[in-house]
Amino acid sequence: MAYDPSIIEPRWQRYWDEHKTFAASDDGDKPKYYVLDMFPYPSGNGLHVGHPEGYTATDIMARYKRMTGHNVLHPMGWDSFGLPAENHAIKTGTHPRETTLKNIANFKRQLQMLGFSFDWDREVATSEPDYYRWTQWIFTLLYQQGLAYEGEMAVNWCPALGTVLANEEVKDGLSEVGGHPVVRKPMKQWMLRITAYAERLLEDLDELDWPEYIKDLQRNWIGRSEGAEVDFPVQGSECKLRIFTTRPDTMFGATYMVLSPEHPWVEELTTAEQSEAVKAYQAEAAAKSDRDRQISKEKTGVFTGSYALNPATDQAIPIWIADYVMMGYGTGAIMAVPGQDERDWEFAEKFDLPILRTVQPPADFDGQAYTGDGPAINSGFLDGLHVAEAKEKMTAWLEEKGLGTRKINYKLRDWLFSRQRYWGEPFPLLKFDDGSIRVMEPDELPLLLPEVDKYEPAGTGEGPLATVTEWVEVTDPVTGRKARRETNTMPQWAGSCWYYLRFIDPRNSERAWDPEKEKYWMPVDLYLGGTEHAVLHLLYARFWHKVLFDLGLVSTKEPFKKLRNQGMILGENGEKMSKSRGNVVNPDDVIAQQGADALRLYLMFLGPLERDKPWNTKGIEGVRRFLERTWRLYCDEEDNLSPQVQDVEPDQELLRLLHKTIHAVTTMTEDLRFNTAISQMMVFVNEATSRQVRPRTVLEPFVLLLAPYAPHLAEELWGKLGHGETLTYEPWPQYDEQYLVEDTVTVVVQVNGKVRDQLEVAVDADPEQVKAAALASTKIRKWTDGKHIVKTIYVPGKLVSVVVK
RNA sequence: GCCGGAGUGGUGGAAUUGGUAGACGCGCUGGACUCAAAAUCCAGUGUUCCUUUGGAACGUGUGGGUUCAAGUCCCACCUCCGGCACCA
Repeated sequence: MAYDPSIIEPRWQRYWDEHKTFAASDDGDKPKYYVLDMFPYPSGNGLHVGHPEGYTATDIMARYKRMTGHNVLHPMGWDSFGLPAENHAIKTGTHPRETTLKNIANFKRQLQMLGFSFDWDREVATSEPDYYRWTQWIFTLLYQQGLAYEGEMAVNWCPALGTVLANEEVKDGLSEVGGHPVVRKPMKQWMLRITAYAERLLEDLDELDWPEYIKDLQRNWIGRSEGAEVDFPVQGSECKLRIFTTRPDTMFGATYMVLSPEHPWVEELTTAEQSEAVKAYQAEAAAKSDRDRQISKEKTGVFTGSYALNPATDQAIPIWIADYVMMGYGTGAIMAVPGQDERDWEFAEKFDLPILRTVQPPADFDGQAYTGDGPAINSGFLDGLHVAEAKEKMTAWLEEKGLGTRKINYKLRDWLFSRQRYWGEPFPLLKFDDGSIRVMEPDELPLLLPEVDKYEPAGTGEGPLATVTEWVEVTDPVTGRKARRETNTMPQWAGSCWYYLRFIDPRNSERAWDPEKEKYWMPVDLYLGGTEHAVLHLLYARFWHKVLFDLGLVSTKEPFKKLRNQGMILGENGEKMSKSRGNVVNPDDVIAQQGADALRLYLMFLGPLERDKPWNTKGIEGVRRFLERTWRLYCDEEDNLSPQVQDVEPDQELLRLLHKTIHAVTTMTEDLRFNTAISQMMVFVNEATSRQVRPRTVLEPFVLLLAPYAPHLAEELWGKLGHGETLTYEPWPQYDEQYLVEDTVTVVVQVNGKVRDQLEVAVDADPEQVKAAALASTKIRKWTDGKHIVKTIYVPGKLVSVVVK
């Protein structure tokens, strides 16, 4: 016999399960540690080997922290509302809940096979009424705060999916899911006022221990810019056209204005002669999909026939409409400054509009619009000032004259929060005939999803719920008035906005979570997941959390203190794993062949956690060999503790190696550098294996080091060493500094930067003596003889560098 | 175009304060064990060159620079990946 994971792994999994080894207690005097994975959508395909990468990393942390005396919360659940189950329902008529529960069972089975130390008593699924009842409750809070509103606006409509999408769900004018074209369509939809939190969402990023690039993505997405809003009087009218600009200093160069084709004043400003052209242009712009709009950057536009007065120059300037100005940003209108703006230059050239430079470009500048710094010219009282001062002076002037104000704008838009779907949270509200709305009280929740006959969208831009008349048209039991329910449902992101709070108190039927427990467990100490959620889930969740914070319902400003992203596991050919490429590796197969410990260890050994890494079947065999070698280090042929394991004093060298290994594994585990921690353990096992006698005092601590990484094997060996219980709560081994410093070190000797010799010296040797010894070496003499020694440098314990001429 | 990140042997990757580049694993080569194979163990393995024990030169995407010393710092550039993209 030998190491056989197929026997020991299920055995320990059963043990952990039966003993509830990983159940987290909500009290106690231990410091807490909350380590969380981004919970998965339970798809019908089951796990692929990419999933367990992140889960293994968090599991190592969870197990490590338990051994360092922490009370660890390590939960798992299901983001179980979502499109695939609904699409399956449309095709087969199977209720999405049925599909979802089946998939959850499969996911859970696979996760349990990997030996993850989740506290399964805290499992939640966002699609269960016990859970979404509270999602609905949070929505009512948002509504009461004025942060949820129904608005008629041009939304991202995806005809293929039959639903609207949030800005965050649209990439390059195509739906992120499925890659279908998206068009702008005016519709009445529920929106969440995330923009009210733009500044705080931006500001509070600074204090988070998150990867810098994720913070940058969010900063870009929020897109803060400082500038001014200025009113331009329209000639022959009382109207004042408000524009936003980040360059008030260039106002003397504003030679025309542009409105977005969707701007509400277009009709009013259009003269009779221009009416036809303007209408045609508006129709054309409306028909374009977002993708078309992005592909052709060729400037188009039409003159409205009206003029505005430039407040700086008092000159009349023409008002145009063009689709390079977006209705959704700023005021949907701009002052065009072709001299200092590339887009405006391009437009001005094409339509033969005047161009005036108001910033002096450098002498060697041969471009068109000049966007850099320089002294103001042609700008009246600003002349000679550089951009920053000119901006300041102009803004002050505008404010003084009552023509404009300082203004900060954000690219971030309000969050489109409704979907024309069945499989999502129903909105907990009633709409009365007079247009008023009543959100439901907590004791009326959950508002259950009704059963439907068909899961297809109604086709009219309404969701499937619209067809369930008896559910939609009700009499409000509270007021007795006739009312209609909202037929849209919430997007998938709703449930994941607060699940980390429910894990704290998952079975509470009185409230969403207990405030005391929340104070104890929050914030999440380590949050791990894929980069794909950088601006969606992570921004939405931060938003909800801040609202809950303002309501005094949570105790921290931010939910996730430390965030890390795992990379992708690529196929063996280096391409993204997918069915169509035929390079998918199924964890079930890998576990059957190599065991869960080998899979876990291999996923971690492959390379740095955050990088993309290709799968290699030979590679996992190497890790498996390491586990077998470890087994043989402890066990004899009969699988008993090897007689070579003895109660003897270890030699100094082995003791040093042990402490070096404890040190390395400890610091590398803390830093999530699991690949190098594993290679240090390999070094240890290789060296220890070469010993005929294996001191128990060295082998025991090593099992504990291995435990977070290969928990089944470690538990088994721990038992063989004579311990009766799980090692889950054994104290983590401590290293002793005295074994980390060597008595003697190898010092290299360089001559002009090239290594020429090596020297064994005492660690605390006198620098002058080391230098002298280096210079005396025959190998060194060969390079220095006949040369002038300019200087000799000694870096203690590292090297001697001799400089000769 | 703008903002990030990366580029190291045949290969995945080490080297986290500038100090022996290539730890550990895979692959490959040779050997031991075996009737044989598998498994396991041992040795070797950056490239080129020299007559060997042993040396030498070159070598971390490219070209410069700083330094006694550069994968690491500075300047310019190339390639790949991710994000944003007419955001005024």
